[in-house]
Amino acid sequence: MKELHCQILETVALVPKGKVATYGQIARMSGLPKHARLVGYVLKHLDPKSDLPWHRVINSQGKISILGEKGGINREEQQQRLIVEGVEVIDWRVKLKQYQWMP
DNA sequence: GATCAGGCTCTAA
DNA sequence: ATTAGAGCCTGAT
Repeated sequence: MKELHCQILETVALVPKGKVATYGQIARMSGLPKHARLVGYVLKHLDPKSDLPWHRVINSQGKISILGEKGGINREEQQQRLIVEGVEVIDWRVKLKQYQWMP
């Protein structure tokens, strides 16, 4: 596993249940300020059997950015999981003001 | 190496 | 609120 990936995954794993974080935020907290896109890449290719809360990671507008789905990951899944955890998801959007994780 | 594409972010219109 | 363009970096061909 590459270092960058690990750092990102570790940070993602820290997001508490019932809260969400943005890609940029994750990147910054991982010590990788300019790698918001890499975060997306890593999550996209993440092994499904890993129990990381990838669904708690969304873009800066509070939206779920997934368009198509390939290999066991899709927006419905993400939305569903968030709702189950008590996060309101309306029209693929979340109220960041209320649910964003602020450590 | 060079090139291309990507779950992004910021600013401006 | 939405869209468009530019910036930034890594992973895959």
